[in-house]
Amino acid sequence: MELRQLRSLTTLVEQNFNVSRTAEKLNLVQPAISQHLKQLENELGVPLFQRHGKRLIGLSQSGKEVLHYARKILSAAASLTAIGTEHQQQNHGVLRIGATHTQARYVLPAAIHRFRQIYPDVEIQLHQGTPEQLVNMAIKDHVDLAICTEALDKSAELSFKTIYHWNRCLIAPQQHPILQHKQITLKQLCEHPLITYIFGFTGRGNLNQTFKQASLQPQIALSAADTDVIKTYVREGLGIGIIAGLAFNESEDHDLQQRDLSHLFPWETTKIAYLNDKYLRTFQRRFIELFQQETQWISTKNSEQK
Amino acid sequence: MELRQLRSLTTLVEQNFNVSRTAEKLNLVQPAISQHLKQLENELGVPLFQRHGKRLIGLSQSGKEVLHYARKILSAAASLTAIGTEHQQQNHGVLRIGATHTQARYVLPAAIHRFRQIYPDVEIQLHQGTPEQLVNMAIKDHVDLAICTEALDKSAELSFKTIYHWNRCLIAPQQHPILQHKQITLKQLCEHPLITYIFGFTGRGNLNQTFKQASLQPQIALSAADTDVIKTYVREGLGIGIIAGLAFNESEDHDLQQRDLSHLFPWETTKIAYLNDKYLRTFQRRFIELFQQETQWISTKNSEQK
DNA sequence: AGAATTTACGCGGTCCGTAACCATG
DNA sequence: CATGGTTACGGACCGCGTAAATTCT
Repeated sequence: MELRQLRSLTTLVEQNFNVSRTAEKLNLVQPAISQHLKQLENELGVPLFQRHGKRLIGLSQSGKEVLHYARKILSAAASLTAIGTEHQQQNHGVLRIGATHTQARYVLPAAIHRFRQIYPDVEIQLHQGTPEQLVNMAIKDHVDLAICTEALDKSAELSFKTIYHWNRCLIAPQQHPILQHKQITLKQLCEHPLITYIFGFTGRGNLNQTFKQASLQPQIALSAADTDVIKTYVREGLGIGIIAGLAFNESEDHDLQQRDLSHLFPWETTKIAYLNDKYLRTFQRRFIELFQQETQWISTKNSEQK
Repeated sequence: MELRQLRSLTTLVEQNFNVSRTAEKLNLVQPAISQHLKQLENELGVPLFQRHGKRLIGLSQSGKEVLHYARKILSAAASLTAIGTEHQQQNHGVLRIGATHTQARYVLPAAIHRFRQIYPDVEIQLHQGTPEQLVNMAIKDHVDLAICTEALDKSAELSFKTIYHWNRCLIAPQQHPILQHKQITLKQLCEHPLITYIFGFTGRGNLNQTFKQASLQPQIALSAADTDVIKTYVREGLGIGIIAGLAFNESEDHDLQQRDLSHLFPWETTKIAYLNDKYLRTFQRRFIELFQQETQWISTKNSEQK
């Protein structure tokens, strides 16, 4: 059994069982990959693939099991090389962060700013995507750290660290009638067209849940993937917005009014995820610490009633 | 990076940094191993060893980290080949069990008997040792499953399944004065010389703890690693014995009397341990199930007051 | 002096690339 | 017929074994 055979297997799966593209990706030629796969199958003595003639179209049952361990092996191998570069170039390398728009725009800047001061030679890559995509990026090791609230606990292949807790606030144009109330209720929210996150994003699941449990039917006028889009439509008068409290920015959003909603909805926990047993370089661990420090204000903001 | 390099590293450590013996163990010649290690060091760019001239005497700090991941890789690689043999020889193979004497003598027989009926072609190896040795066997993958009560939770590299709960009983020769009492107390136990397990074995830790908390000083006349030795000396009149309740056998031990002591000491939990993420073949998983079934009587025996 | 490790060198195996040959849709 | 995969073959590389040189106890 050779590492390159396993590498061929895993990239083959990532390339949807297209052997030619797998070869390209690995800087090899087609026959080499075919040979790897054949050797692996022979040595293990198990058919790994579902075939249609010569074409590979999927994994067999044992193929899936094999893939699981192959991923483990390659991930650990990557950790080994990481230990190497860690020693050769202490404060030098790449930090690949996966985050949603809201994280990248409202939460990460402070931590990244401090991080850059400490590690000016680390290249920071900010990969954006839906929470589901982020989980996949982390599992496939396309990012080192994935930050988000939803969907992260689904995978047993990831480890987590808790970063901060947050809740929602309401935003509305100046002098909107709903702003007359000090303490807003769920029922009042249902009297106006709402603008909030689409499902799968930023706590939308628990938001739906809360209305459902109260047997209330909110009018969702529009749902969007990120806070800036929501704000835009709130400004245009399409409705009132429900966004993450941390995404309201006093100085930028002086044309909007906000009201805390943490008495209505459950608190959400934002975590940082990375592949199980992944070797984290010093600056990666350091980033997690910084991120926790720089987001403490979120957990404490408006959270007296927590 | 090549698997054989990692294999050389891990066996080198197991062979106390003796390169020649490592070579023998791997059916290679010395220079081959030296080359593996040098290549690994060069590729990672990290010194892996502490050296005294040409001799290797230990791992460097990063060497330890590297070893950790190397073990992971090789363990996963072993799982891969196990998937292979599982498919080629379904009910055929080796089941390596690590157990203490007491387990092997009093608990395992029933499960092993049933197992043999179902899988006559599986070779069963019973490796005995102290709990600490068993943990090491499991971690180094010298046994597939390790059974014992103590020391198992120490290692984060092992996974556990709970099998049964047990407590102690007193054994004494016929007509020993202590047998007059129906419900024996700690204080009464201290009035006689005791014979029980040595430290590290079969719940000896919690036994000591219990006397200490009661500020009592038992007279331990003799302590032994296994139950049969204890019984022997009890028969000779050296003192009264405290053994695991499951190790009293009505038919064999008719010359001894027993009294339940589960009201005095904490219940112990016996678990089965295996290397994290180890691929368990069908018959291995099946053995765990059988073992749980065949030991249910222990958890319920005398446990009405539990 | 003997045990253990490194260096030097050559053979054999094998990995991959080229090229020609099949299969699928 | 075009895209994708297998078979066939040769060159380059490299891993391992033998043997001599070196270093540690």
